[in-house]
Order: sequence, then C-alpha cells, then structure tokens
Amino acid sequence: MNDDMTRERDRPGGRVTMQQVAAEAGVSISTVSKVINGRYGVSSETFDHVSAVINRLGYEASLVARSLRNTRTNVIGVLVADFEPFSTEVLKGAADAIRDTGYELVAYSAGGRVDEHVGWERRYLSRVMGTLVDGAVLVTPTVTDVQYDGPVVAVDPHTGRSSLPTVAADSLQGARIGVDHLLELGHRRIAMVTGRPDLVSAQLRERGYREAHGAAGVPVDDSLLVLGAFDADQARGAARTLLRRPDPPTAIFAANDVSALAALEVATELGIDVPGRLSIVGFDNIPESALAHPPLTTVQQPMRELGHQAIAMLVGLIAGHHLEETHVTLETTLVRRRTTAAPGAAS
Amino acid sequence: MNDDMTRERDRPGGRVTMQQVAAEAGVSISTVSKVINGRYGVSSETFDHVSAVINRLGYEASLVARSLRNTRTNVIGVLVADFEPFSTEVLKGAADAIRDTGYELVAYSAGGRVDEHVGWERRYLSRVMGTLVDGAVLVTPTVTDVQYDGPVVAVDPHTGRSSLPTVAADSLQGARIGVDHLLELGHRRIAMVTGRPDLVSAQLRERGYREAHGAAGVPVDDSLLVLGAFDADQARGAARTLLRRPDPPTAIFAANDVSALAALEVATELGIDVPGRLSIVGFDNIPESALAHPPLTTVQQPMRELGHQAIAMLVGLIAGHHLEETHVTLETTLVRRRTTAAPGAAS
DNA sequence: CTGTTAGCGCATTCAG
DNA sequence: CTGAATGCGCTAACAG
Repeated sequence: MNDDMTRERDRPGGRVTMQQVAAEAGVSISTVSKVINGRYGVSSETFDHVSAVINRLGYEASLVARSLRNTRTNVIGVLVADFEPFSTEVLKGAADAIRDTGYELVAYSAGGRVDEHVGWERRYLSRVMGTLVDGAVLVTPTVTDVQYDGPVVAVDPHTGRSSLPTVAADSLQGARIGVDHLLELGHRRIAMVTGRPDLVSAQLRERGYREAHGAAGVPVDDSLLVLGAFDADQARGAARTLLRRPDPPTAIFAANDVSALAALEVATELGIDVPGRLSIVGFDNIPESALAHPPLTTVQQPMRELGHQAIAMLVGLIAGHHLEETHVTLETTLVRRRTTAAPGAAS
Repeated sequence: MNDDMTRERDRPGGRVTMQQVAAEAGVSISTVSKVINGRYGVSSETFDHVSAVINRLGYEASLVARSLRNTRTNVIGVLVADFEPFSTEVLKGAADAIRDTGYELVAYSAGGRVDEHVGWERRYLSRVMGTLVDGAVLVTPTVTDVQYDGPVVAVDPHTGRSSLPTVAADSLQGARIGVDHLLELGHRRIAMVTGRPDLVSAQLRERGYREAHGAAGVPVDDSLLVLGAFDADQARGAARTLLRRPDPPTAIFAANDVSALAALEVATELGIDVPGRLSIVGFDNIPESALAHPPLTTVQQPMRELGHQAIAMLVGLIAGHHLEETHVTLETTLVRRRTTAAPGAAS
C-alpha cells in the first residue's frame, strides 16, 4: 500500500482519463483529443509532447465515453442467450470473418438467465445498438417482433415472418437426410426429441422427420415425439420417458447434438447398448459430438459459416449496401460415426 | 424555444431514449429514471403511467450511458486476443460460472489483429475497465507490465513475476506425462514444436520436455526443438522443417493442439503415416482434436475449469474479498487416442 | 495553433 | 412528490 498522493487515480481500476493526461502535459483536454484522433491543428512539438505523456501514463480512450459521443464505434456485437457449443461456433466464424474488416467484436450474454424474460434479444438490442455497437448479430433470437430498423442480422431465427435478414442452415433437408439414414438402416420405430418450438429451425426439423417417414411410407407414431427444447436437462427427461416405455423405439433422432448427447447418456445409464439396441442421430455436429462414447452420428450444419455469412451481411448493411439475399440458407451433410446401426444388431 | 421537444428518433437504430419516454409520458427525465431504478418518491399513479409508456415504447436503458454515470455496471469482461478454440472453451467455463452471480458477460476481441500492437490486453483493459465492466479476465495476456490495480484475473498468463492473480493448468506436469508416454512407447528421437516464448505455459512445457528426457536418461538434441508459437501457420513450417530432415524424429510433442494438428496435416501431406512412422502428442485437448484423422493423442488441460475458476476469483475480488490463493494451478491428464504408437510400427 | 463550450444518455443531488 | 441542474469521459463545433 503506498500513501503517496502524487497519483490522482480516483476511479477504481486505475483508469487514466484525458483529464489527467491534459493536466500532466499542461494542455487542454481538446488538444489531447486532437492528438489521439490525429486531427490537424496541432504543432508537431505539442503533438510529440502529448504523445509522450500518453505513452507514459498508458492512456487509452474509454470505449464507453467514446461510444456515447460518436455515432460510429467500429464495434460489432454478437448477442447470444448463452455461451454454449452452438453459439461459440458461430462466434468463431464471426471472428474469422471480421479479421479483415477493421471492426472489433463484442459478444454479449446475460449469462443464460434467459427464461426470466422472453425477448432477451429485444432488450439486449436496445441496450447496445446505437451506442456501443454499429450493428448486431442475433444468435437464435426468440421473439417475433424484433422490428428493428438498425443493421441487424439473425442467425437461426425465430418463428414468424421476420423483417430481419437471416442466415440459417437448411433444417428441413438436414432432418430428411438424418431420418432417411435411419430408415435405410431398417428402423421403423424412430422417436424424435424435438427442439424449441419457437424456433423455425426446430419446426423444420420436425417437419423433415415427418416428410422422411411419409416418403418411405412409414407411419409416424406421435407418441414417439417428445419435447427436448434444445436443452440438456429437458432432453434427458425426454429420453428417459422414451426408453422406459414397454415398447421403446429402436432409434432416436434428436433436434440437436446437445439433446442427442443427453439421450446417449441416458441410454448408457439404463444399460442400453448404442448402437446395438438403440441408434441415435443428432443435429449440428458440435465439436463435442466427436468426443462422445461412442462418437455421435449427426447431421452437420456449417455453424462457423453461419457466423461468417452473418458478419459479411452485417458489414454490408452498415456500409449502406442493399442486400442481394435477405434470407440465406446453407446446406447440411450427414456425418456417420458410431451411434447408428441396423436395428436388432445387438453387439 | 422548445425545438428539442419536437425531436424524434435521430439516432440510427431506432433507439428509444429516456428523453422520448419522458416526453411521451408528460413527465421529466428524472422521474422516468426514478421509475426505472425503483427509487422512492414517485406516486404510484405516475409510476404506473410511466411504466406503461416504457413498455409500449420498448425502452431499455443504454448500457453505455449507464456505465458512464455509474461506477458499478454489473458486467464482467473477458478479454481475448481472438475467438479460437482455447479462448472459447475458457469462455464456456466463464459463462457457466457466471450463471448464479447476477453478472452479465461481455467478451471482447480486436479480431485477431493482435500482432500490430503487442500488449493488446493493456489497451483493452484501459478501454473497458472502470467504465464498461467491473472487472476483467485476461486470456493469455502477453505483456509483462500489466500492473493494474483493478479487479483483474489472468488465465494462462505471460512470463515474469506478475502481481495479477492467475489461473493456469500445470504445464510442467502435463508436458512430463505427454513426453513420458512417448518415451515409454520406446521413442528416442522426440522433436518438440514449441509455443509462444513469452508465455509461462510454453516455457514450462519445454521444461517438462527436457525434464522427462533427463529422468529417462535420454539426451536432448536441441536441433529437434523448433518454434511453433502456438500458431497454425508457424507450426506447419516447423513441422515441415523437422520432417524433411535426413534424420527425422520418430515422434513430435507439440506445445498445443493447434500445433499438433498442423504437424499432423504436414505429415499427411508428406505421405508419412501416423502413427506408423510418426507419433504425435498435443496439448490442450480442444474439441477439434478428436475430429482429426486419426484422432489426436493429447494432454488435456481443464480449459472450462480455468474459466470457471477465473470468474470465481474475480467475483470475490470485486466483492472486496481477500483471495486465499492468488495463483491457482489445475491438473492435466493424458488422453490417448490414435496418433501414438511404438516407433517403427509401420502399418 | 490552442482553449472554451456544448452536449451524447443517464442517475443523482437539491430546490420547488 | 416532482423537475431543473450537474457531470461521468469524450469529440466537434466554434472562439481566441
């Protein structure tokens, strides 16, 4: 602890302000501002002097104060409900895309306490748009009335007609190939752990599930569809319900990998061999899915590419460009690993 | 005159301000502020009326303006050089830890353009500390003089004695078990693709490599140590140098998984069978490592736990608690997959 | 070339 | 109980 009063750091965290730089350099605040922003109208002598003081004090302009004053901040926001595998993959793609744009990236999350208030994206948007960030990418937004007139792009968006530009994977096609794979292996009792009903992606996956059955002439048993809501806990419950039935399914198609991994966990817990007695197919191909035992067969969606595209569109929007495509859809592919086999192929 | 009363939404993004709420409700700005912050001194009548207007307009306080005014923001910052596998895993752990704290999380990155200015963390810190965030977690900071007196915790920190509290995995022990594994398999010419020399973790991994050799009585050939700097491109170059030697090593120990994966790529490219003619061991166990062909044998460090611990320490720090341990070290374990075998075991 | 002034959106005194 | 005034750190007009 030093008692010396020579330092005038009053804010916690030891922030140095322009005020202090100006005082130290013996000039006015606005002169410091000019030096920092490289504005003309400063003698090279003062410039050097002030620069030296700035370096010595380690001054750096407060993002917040600057944001409040300026319209442009040069920062793009990625708004997520939580940092989980899907959103972080999208984030990696966004980071990749932003590298050459000159923008900085801020990812913002309320820490998963989303259910408290449906419509978190609306609140987040109000909080940061127009001040902290120049534009925002919304990852899996839930509400239907995000009628925002600023530059905003949604990834894997909600139900309902949205005026927002969107980027999403082709969930319908993806579910088709996932369920077709199971059907081709000979499965006839295929259960589904469904996703969050408010998300378009979840609805399409269920539709794909039904269409695949229809195309194969296999009737759908509606009691085999259980809500998993893209949530590990809920999906575990759903899987338990399914697998404890007197007539359990021979396969489970899960609306996302987190749910599929949960189902795999439950199967192991109940002593059900996978893929011997139960086949499981997921959706997403999050990196974690390859780490499972056995590694998960899943429908891959290009998560990073989703983030990449969203940033590209957003940057165009901010620049005032007109978007060619306002609703971009990316393809999915099947990744065969070890959780699927023909039914009754007990090991 | 009252020209400013007629002002509509001038900010882009359609942000609603207190100004507009006040005008719409026919009250003053300070009354709106009181309603929002639940301050006493407002009649329940006005309270209800103003609340109604707030809901109708969808008003939400600007994070930026509020940050500027208040000392506390209830937001914690995670500052990263880039959103890559390691930092995003730490981020997941941080998100997990923050769930019950009431804090929100902001992850900030300059978009990988770090090399332009060494010491990015110093700048980031100045930008956000004391205004946007109440405290910060620094992921793999590089400079040696981050002498910040605010609540800051470093994950996998830099070289030199740091006054900052730190959280890191036991790199020395990790490197020991990784190299021991190779030694036990019978390898005697083990190369190492080293990490970023400015990071303590990288130095310890090299030391572990040397100690393992010493303990086994196997001399170290210094020409077998090549700089990879935790960077994919650089590691690829290093691996190429190593594998094109007339007397190539029979195994490579890489300072992190990104480097190991790069080495694997080069081996494939050169037609060298892994693990038949070359064994590879990585460090980190990022999710991607299991996706490789063949899946990577690696030393796992608890990346999420790193983030979790850092947040726990930071929250304590912000609350003014005294830290029990200022330098936390977590254990590592070996994950055997398919990139290691006895030397000369050509397939 | 430099300093003074006026806010950005909000929370907090302190008068009325 | 309510509103006008002040300032957080900064930039952009405008004065000197």
